[in-house]
Amino acid sequence: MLGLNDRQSEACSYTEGPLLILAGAGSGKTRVLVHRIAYLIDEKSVDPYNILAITFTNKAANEMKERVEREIGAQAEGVWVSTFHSMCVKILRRFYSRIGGNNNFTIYDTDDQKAVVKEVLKTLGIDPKMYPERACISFISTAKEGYKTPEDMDLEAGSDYRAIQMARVYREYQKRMKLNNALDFDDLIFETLELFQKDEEVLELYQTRFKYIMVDEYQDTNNSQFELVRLLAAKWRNLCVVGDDDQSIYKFRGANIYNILNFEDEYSDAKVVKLEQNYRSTSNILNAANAVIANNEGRKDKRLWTENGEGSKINYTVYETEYEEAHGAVNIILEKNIEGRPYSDMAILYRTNAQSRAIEEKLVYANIPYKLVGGTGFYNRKEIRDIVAYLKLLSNNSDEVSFSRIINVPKRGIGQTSIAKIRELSTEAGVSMYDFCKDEANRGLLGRAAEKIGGFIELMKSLVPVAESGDLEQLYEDIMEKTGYRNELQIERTDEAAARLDNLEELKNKIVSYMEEAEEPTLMGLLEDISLVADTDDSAEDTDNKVTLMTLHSAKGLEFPIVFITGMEERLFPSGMAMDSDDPDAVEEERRLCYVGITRAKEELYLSSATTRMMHGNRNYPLESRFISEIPKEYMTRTGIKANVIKKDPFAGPASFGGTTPSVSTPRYTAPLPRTFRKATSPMTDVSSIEYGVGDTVRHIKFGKGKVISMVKEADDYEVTVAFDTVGEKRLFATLAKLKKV
DNA sequence: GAACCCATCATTTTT
DNA sequence: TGATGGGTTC
Repeated sequence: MLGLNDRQSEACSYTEGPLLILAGAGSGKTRVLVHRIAYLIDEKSVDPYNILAITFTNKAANEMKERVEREIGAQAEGVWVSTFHSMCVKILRRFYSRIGGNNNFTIYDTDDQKAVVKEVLKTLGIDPKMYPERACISFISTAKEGYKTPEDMDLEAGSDYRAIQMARVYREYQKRMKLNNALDFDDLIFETLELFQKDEEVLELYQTRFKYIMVDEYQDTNNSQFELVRLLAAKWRNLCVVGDDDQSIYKFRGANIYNILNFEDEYSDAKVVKLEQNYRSTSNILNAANAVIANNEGRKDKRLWTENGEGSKINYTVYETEYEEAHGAVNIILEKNIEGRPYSDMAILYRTNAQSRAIEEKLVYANIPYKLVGGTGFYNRKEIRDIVAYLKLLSNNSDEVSFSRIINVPKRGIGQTSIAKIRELSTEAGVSMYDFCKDEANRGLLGRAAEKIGGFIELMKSLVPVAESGDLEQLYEDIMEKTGYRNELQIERTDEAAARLDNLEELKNKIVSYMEEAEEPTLMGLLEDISLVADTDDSAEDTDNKVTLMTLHSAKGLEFPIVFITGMEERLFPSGMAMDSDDPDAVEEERRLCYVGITRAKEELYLSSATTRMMHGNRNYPLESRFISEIPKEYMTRTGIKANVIKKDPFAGPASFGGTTPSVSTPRYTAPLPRTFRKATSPMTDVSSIEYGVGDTVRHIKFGKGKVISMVKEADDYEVTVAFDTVGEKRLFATLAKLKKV
């Protein structure tokens, strides 16, 4: 086959029956997948409609789509190329109702999940200190990744009290999700699996359709995804999985490396093709990577080789501190840039996000533009989440997380108490919070807040026709205007408010471009895009002349001519957590991460460590990483402690490199903003109406009944000390505590 | 309702 | 060190 090596050709043309392609780093994996699809269509006359290609990320899916299209033109449209999650959404939107679901579900992300878990813990009376939300979410996620129901988890728990409690949380969580008509990311896979298990007709439909199935990054699949693929492929058994066990670095996310290691057991007639020729790196780099990964046990036997030249040796430098280390990298970057290397040829990788700080500081100081990958995404900004919550509530009235989020945003004088009451009463009535509030008679039960809630309902009602019209840009504008959200930010006149407005403008841009690009734009579709297609780095930014900073995890799948891996220290890399783990595979996974890091480099690789580093506010004196000692001397030069003084940037000022002005780059969405709005303080309420005195028994909304011990006059308030029956003595302020005489 | 204070806690992350 | 969340104080 044209332009392919023998192994690659073989992988493309072996189309019938199960096939495992073990694709080493830089071995042209995507190329093979793309050619394989083209081969099926052009040579084997397979209808594109019968081909399914599954990836993990949207980026990978888009790249594959584009390349297939370039190869075979318009026919490519028929091929279903999608991420696991988008594929499942598509299926569930069509058939979820057949197993009692609602096709109109909303997708919840981790933050939404957190809100749900919070409520769950409250209703179950479980102490979040003992069972932190994070832990609960991760428990639930692990269960679903293993295709286990709350009942399964309860059985599995045996007499383990903690596990029993967790299973309870899981059960209640699922109940709430159902009430909210929401599915989390894991549910998307889980429920599709349920659908296939329970509805043979639907399964049969997809099985029949997908005669040829390809799964990328197979080493990252979890058990549910494995099962999903197994079911889909069961009819024709033309399943081609591509992956590299040596690049399995997502165990913490449920990935099961045995899915790829045991593929041949599951499919005994599987053909295995190994792609071992590397087209990316110099042999020094490749040999070093091979040497490191060879220390792992239980991996598929393979060894990457290359026809590329030896290249320069890997450079390992020990610095005194993390700042020296950053200096060192920055100096090299400056030198390389002067030699003519664009900044975009260089990347600095690290194990933990916290390490970026020192590096960023030095880059800023040296006036080097950089791009920080990862961190808090666009859709996690408070203002974005607020507006999106309006959209979500309009799309799904049952979404109580969104309802609770925005009922008092911007401020409408509807407090926690009212919200809690709505939640309670609506649950009793068996309707959603929003539907409950829609009924004027119901609002009457809510006392003082009734009118304000009525206002909110009227507001939402006025948005419904706009939402139904399908003009999402108008809908966005109406939300911004009618809620007063824009106005609130505008009158604030702070930099922070301006940044928020900028971000909202960016959201509008996303909405507009969605309207333009989507085949059939709908509100639901937009929300899907927002949830499923995390803000991928804009292409404009990619091409900019900037140094890339990111974690080793984020670097998977990428390549750069010059790579820096910083923090080569025990307990940092490998991480302390991995080292302390009972699971011997934990350190092996770190080693795989190291392998991934090394193999990102095409021409030059710089490793570094510091003899002392601040971690969690403590000064540590870490040992050099074991991975350093695993690299044979012949491929690496070692430099001892070297004090680094940052060189003066000869181009500081208006001068420029290669046509572009080096400007200090900050991440697009700038520094973290406080989560709350600043606003004028509220006016004091009337004190004269206090109806109780010392010795009286009073009731507090939260603390219950208690006896007034003392009342001290303050400026324009009383400080009341109350001995409560349950929580003991509390000092409260009369205007705020709203104590009621009993 | 919101500013502030203190305790706590801390990989990796896409969907 | 630093971000974050809950509780306290007006």
